[in-house]
Amino acid sequence: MARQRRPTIKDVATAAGVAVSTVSNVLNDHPHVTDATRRKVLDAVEKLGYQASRAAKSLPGGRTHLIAYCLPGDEEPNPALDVFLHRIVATAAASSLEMLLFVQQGHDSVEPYRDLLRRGGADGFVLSGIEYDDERVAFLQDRDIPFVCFGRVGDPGVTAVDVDGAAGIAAAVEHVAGVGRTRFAFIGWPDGSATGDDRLRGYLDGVERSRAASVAVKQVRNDYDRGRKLVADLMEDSRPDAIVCVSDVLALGVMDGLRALDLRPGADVAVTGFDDVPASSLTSPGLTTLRQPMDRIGSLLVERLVSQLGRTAPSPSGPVLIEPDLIIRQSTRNPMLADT
Amino acid sequence: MARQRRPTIKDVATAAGVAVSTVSNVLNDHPHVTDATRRKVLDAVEKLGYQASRAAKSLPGGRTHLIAYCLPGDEEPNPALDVFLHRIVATAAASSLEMLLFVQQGHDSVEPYRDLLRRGGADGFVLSGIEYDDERVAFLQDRDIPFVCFGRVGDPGVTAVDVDGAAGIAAAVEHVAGVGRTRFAFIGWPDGSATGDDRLRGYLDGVERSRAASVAVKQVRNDYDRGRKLVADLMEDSRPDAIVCVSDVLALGVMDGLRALDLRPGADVAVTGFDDVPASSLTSPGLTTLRQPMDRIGSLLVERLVSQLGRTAPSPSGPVLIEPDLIIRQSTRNPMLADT
DNA sequence: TCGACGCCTTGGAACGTTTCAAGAAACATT
DNA sequence: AATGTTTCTTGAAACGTTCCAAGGCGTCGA
Repeated sequence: MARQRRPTIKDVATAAGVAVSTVSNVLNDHPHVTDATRRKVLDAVEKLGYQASRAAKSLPGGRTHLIAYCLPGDEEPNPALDVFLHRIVATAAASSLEMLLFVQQGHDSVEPYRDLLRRGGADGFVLSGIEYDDERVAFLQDRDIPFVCFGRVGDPGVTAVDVDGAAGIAAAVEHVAGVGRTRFAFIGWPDGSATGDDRLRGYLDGVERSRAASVAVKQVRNDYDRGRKLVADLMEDSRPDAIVCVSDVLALGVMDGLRALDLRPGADVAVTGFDDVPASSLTSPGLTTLRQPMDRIGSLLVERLVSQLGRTAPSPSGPVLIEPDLIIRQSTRNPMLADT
Repeated sequence: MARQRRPTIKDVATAAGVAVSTVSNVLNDHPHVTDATRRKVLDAVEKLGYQASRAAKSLPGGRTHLIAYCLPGDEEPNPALDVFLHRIVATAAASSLEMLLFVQQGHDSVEPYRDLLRRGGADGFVLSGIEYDDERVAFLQDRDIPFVCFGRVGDPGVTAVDVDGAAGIAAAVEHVAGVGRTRFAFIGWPDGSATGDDRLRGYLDGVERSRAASVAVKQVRNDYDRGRKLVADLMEDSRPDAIVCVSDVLALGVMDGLRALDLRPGADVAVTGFDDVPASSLTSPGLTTLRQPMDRIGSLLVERLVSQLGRTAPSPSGPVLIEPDLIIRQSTRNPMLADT
């Protein structure tokens, strides 16, 4: 029952009748290895069920072959996390990197990183949920540790990928204007969040570009009920025929609020959201929204991190903006066309 | 700009004026260390910002101090993943374990595990999405590698935690019967999934216990549209006044289907789901459903895995069933009471 | 005063890899 | 045939810990 000792590279070498270094060469695809030798070694590996020890592997070079991601606190559910992580891990695997997950335990955003480094670290980090003057960025820069950000960072020397929320919202506004809406309202988050500010900018741009009118801008916490309750006042004060929301959660609340006033979302008032949470397609009318291509973002982030790890040059990075996909559903259908 | 060499235990020893082994003793809380020595060493650690190398640490003992979890393929979105992972990582951290994430790349469910082991392995695994005769279970048992399962496993020697779907659904049925419904229908998944079969069993139990009638059982793929389209026939053929669904996705589809027939979910026909996906609270009427306590499940799994790792006895494990929480919303309100 | 026994500290081997300089073998060129 | 060159293989050091046996130095008892 006792688990027997794992075979080491030495056992493989003995079994294959070659030197330890030769086995290492084969396993790491070094040049100058005969096919015959390679075969002998691989056969032995197969036969013994050899598994390299990660520890021994990283010891000489000081590289852990690990990248790390800190799970955001769970106050806000994040349904897109699975796709994001999946893509990150898959992309990392292509470069023989594995992914370590850690969490923020206390309130200090830097502490988990400090802690992980103390425990043995990782070769690089993927950061998300970046805010203005994010402390983690300075911390990692100080220590000269490679990292990439999902979110906007002021410093152009930092590798960052972000969703072009402004462009997305602007596109949504133009689409809604295109189906005949003219009186727009925006429901956003309070000032001070990088993402929220960006999306508000996009709304204003979009309204201007489509020569429509913005009759109201509200800023509230990201909460279904806030959205729902806000609608009554909004309709009474400003009578918009299109409500553009900074998030799906708010938009879904707004739709519910409209129904409570006996207004039909889509038919009477157009509504848009942002994120394409699952609920947006599991409701009727379906919510027109913007989907962040988390898969593309994930691979892009890791690819850039990997190129930073192959520490040759300081790697010319700079921020990349990715346009979200506009998902058109019935909440912005053309009211002039027949009902479905 | 070049990152400077990290201080090693040797540097600490020199700085503190003691031997390397003494530093190790202090850091690992060995007995027989003077307070004076301990202080000297800790001061040096502090001053140098010493961080132990994970690799060097695991080398002698052969333990990686890592547990691993394989992300399920992303064909089915999994909104609860964030809570689950968060809890797993946090619980593992309490035992100085870190968590490695990997993914299933191809169609073979065992291959990713084999691959991870080859790459350096982990001390233990957390498995989810267990099916009947899961290949991974046999694979890991063969190799005598510690693991725990989220899901039901036939072999009672395997440590497993699962949600008692049957009890959950039965509770939902009884609750619905309690508000005056008598003609039940069940919408489940096709036979052959451990989870689906379990929930169907619970439905039948619940109906029997509440002396209600089951007028129909349908089995379809887990798909919003399936649920929606199925309703017309179901209402025509069997006229249920309560529809119990195996999942929220189907239940949301059913609610939409009812509306299309000008029936009001909650008022005319009660509807229940399973999972408490975010959409269930972001719709109106809110969907009565069962929530899997992912946080409790996560910690339980890891605690048991940890106790297996402290390899003393074969650790008497056995399966644990956790009852899901019944979340009551307006989709099962009492039709006799006044509308809200 | 001497010896035995504790407690604390220490040197050094071991862990399983990578890496690099150097050796051996095969081949090409004269 | 001798020399140079290239291709393939090897031995051994190094990586940063832990762990164990042994050493030093007090203290206590006789």
